[in-house]
Amino acid sequence: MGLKGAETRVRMLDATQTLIEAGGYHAAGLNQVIAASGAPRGSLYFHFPGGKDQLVGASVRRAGGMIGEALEGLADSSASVAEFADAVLRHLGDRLEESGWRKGCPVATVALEIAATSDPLQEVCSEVYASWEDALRARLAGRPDADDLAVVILALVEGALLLARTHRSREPLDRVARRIGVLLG
Amino acid sequence: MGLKGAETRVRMLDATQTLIEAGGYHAAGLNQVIAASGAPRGSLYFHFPGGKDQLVGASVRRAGGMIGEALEGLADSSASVAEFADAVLRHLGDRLEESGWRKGCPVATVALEIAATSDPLQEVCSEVYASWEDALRARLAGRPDADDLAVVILALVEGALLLARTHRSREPLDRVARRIGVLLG
DNA sequence: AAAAATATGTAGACCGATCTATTAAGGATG
DNA sequence: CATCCTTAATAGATCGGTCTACATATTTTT
Repeated sequence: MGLKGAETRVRMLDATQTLIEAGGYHAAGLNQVIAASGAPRGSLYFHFPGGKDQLVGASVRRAGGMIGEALEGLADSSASVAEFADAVLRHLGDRLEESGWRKGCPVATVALEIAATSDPLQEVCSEVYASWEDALRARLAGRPDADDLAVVILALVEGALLLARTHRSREPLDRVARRIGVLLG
Repeated sequence: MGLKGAETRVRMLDATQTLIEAGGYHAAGLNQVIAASGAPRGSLYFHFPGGKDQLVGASVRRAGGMIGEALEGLADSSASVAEFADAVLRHLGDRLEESGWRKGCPVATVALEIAATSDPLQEVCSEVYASWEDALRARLAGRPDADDLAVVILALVEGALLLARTHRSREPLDRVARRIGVLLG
């Protein structure tokens, strides 16, 4: 893959990512992806011969990886698990509010939309969540209830993000941040 | 409104509700609503002159009310808050699994899809969530942290539902049920 | 009580817009 | 030359929405 090809590919993934995060699978119309990335229609099918599902799948996977890396970064700069959880919630809250309540979880919307229809995409979403669970579990190593806690923390964060986005307020994130310490003992 | 009119109206709402829950706003195509409800196109715009948004709005509101009632019922037959939370999670897990991982939360998908685009629908979703928070808060009356806890519990349940639906497993719901007692003291 | 008038729904053809996907050809680059 | 990539026209399906004609109740009028 040449330089130019790689660049347009990335531009397409970026555009798709933004559109998906704001409104899910159906909001990421190929026309809009093309318009936002500046590339013509045919190029899309050159880079993603599998069509829209391949594009969305790659996009969700990439977004998942990015968030995962951010998670690791926050974890490394936190002294305790409670501090880490607090940093995550604050980070996600900033991101959400700064984007005008557009950028929540890049996986959730697609996951809920296609859970009943597209098996390949469902699997991608499942894998991304599993990778985040793994990252959390690693940070909880040593605790006897690490397996449960990792899932509970992820559920709490995802739920708070959903509520915050729906209410257009970071209040749910703040409330969760205030109470999550209880869970961690 | 005559009897027959009310019946088709309900059939349309039922069809919309099912489609929305399985795949959100865009999955509830008017053609499918028409096909599933057996009513012709014209009837839809007679009962919902506001078009799709009005139909979806009414559907989400109705679904929210139904879940709210189920919540009250479970609350009344539970001795403690912890027992109540457990019953809710088990009830939602049954519902989700029995439906072939189709019936999760009837609000979440729409909320995430249109949060950035449709103000009226966003408001409907926000109101439904607020009503559930109220119901939970009423059950927590007396506790000093009731306001926080209601939101935290709702976030936990919504997040667990999202993960369960994505993984096609009730494991996340079970894990949350196992740990939610810690939150409640 | 019969007939006329009005509301209440039903029915489906039709419209323009938009969607994903395909195609065939040409330009750039090694 | 050959491979990588771009370009744009186009196809065919589906989308939400509008329209007019028709049937069925419900009232009003006589």
